[in-house]
Amino acid sequence: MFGLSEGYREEIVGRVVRNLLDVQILRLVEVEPLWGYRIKKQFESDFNVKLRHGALYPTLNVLEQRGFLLSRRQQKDGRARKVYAITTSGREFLSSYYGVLREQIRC
Amino acid sequence: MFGLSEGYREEIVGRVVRNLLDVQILRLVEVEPLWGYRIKKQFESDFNVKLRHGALYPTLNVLEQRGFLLSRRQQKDGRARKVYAITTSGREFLSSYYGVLREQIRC
DNA sequence: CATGATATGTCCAGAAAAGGACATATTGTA
DNA sequence: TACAATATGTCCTTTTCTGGACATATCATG
Repeated sequence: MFGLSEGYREEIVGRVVRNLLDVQILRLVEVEPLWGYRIKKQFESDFNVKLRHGALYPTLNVLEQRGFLLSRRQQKDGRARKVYAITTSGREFLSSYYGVLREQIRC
Repeated sequence: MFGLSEGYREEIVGRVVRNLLDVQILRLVEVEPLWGYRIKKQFESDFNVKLRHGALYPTLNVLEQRGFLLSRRQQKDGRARKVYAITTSGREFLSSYYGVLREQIRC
């Protein structure tokens, strides 16, 4: 699946997604509006890293408080969801993140 | 110095270099063999982030224990330096890191 | 000869983060 | 009707990390 030099990949992915959890959440929500439970599931399938909901929900609140996400309550099949969408500030924050990454790999 | 979308740059740089301190050290030593004090100085000029030597030296030891760096004692003008050079494993680790970054920005 | 720069190292208290439990409610399935 | 999945939230203990101090030694400059 990965080349010879990719032996440390899992460790690095784990560290990046854990330390930059808020950024990774923004990256997912940037594609389409999502709610906590979907984010958790997608996180685990995308990165193969367990995401505690005890860490996720407080982080979502912080992202909304910072103005990077905006939530609206949604009723779907009797389920009360809190759907988050990215804001302009959120996109700017991601833009800064991608800028730093580009400097790191210089491409 | 930076565009409109770069307002969050400093925060992100700070978080990346602090959380991936070992990786950033490897990136510097990859270019040329360096000793602790030079790494500290270069760090501060490159990233504009203060690097405590109380954090640096233990990290260098861990990197050597993991086989990513190799040190040799050097005497230069009566100064006892511990010069670190990157190993093949160290380069492979960096390779994995750059791979993860490329996936993040998908380029 | 004192002060700042170079150079490397340890240690500890307080702060932050992680892991996991506690808590609740609905829906679908066996 | 019990159990798994969906869905969101809090709380507490343990572990990890951060900032800063303690410690030592040489060299250059005023």
